[in-house]
Amino acid sequence: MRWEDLPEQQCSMARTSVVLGDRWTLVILSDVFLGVRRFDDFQKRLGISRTTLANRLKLLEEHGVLTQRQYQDKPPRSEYRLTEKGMGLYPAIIALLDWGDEHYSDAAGPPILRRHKTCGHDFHGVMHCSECGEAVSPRDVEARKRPEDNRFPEVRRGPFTHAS
Amino acid sequence: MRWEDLPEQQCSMARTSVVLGDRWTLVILSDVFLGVRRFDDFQKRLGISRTTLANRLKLLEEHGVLTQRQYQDKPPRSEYRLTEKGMGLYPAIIALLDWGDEHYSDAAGPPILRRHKTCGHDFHGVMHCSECGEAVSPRDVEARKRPEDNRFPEVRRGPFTHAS
DNA sequence: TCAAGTTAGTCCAATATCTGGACTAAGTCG
DNA sequence: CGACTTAGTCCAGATATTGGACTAACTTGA
Repeated sequence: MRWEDLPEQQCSMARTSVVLGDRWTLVILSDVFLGVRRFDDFQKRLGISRTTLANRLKLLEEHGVLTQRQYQDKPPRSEYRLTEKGMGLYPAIIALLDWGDEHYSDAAGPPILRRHKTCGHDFHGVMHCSECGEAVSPRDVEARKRPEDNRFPEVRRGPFTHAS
Repeated sequence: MRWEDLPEQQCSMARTSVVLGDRWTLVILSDVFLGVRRFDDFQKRLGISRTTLANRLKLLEEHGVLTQRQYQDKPPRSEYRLTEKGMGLYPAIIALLDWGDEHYSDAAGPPILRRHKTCGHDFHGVMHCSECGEAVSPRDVEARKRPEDNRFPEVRRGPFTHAS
């Protein structure tokens, strides 16, 4: 299957991956959430090639995650900002950063700390259930296909368990 | 900068992206969390090329996200399971799936529903602060570099705001 | 006033990666 | 015995990514 055919799949991760599942997109986005907005700043911070950066930013704009807005007229210069849809990716970004912090920090700890201004503490994210408010563990979740939908091949085995 | 040099960056997203920032890895992982474990099942469900699938699974194994375990002797056949480190990615997977559900569902709603067995309801994830327990919004978070660490170029502008 | 920035890109040729399809290997099934 | 299953590998062609040079339209400093 071609990469471009993925969005036709009946699967939210396939559709999400078309936007984010790319070598640079997650790093770019995590910089956006740190306040980076300009082409050259992304390029200097990430060391990404200019061609690829331009392509990535265009893709994110086409998918409504970023918008370009002009910040000066002469010469026209614009910067990239998150849309509301883009802001919706914050939980995912936090979850990925936390995972990186946990598994790839050196002795001095995570390179960047995040403080929850509301309570004043450095924190990490905990995923809770929207319905009962409790923290969610993968073992407490049961996935099922939407009724009357049979487009996906069956999975042969039961719910996952992890390797012991 | 080469892709392989990314992990040397002083940034958790860079390190995380080396494992996950790939066209197929997120989709593979989301299948793993649905209980898919075998090479041919991944291949049939995703339509990914066998070469790329083998490479991705090897990468995930090398990074300690999956382990291979033999489930029969003759002929030797093994399956892929999540390690504890891999299980740690569940919040990120949930966040990404929820985002896909929200922005790319068709009229019939999300293709796959997730039920929280503890409370019995279909749910989506809400990211909470580990310290005060409240839900976290991007506007309530302040990022700062770890003290005595100055390896990253400065960001010129203040904390982000989104496009109005 | 003129050379040296600044900023957001584009263009290019070399390299790296991904693709589908055929193939291997070691069995089991009928 | 021939067909099937399962987990890969191998290949050559198509696609994507790379760094570096380049453009265009200004602003800044000497």
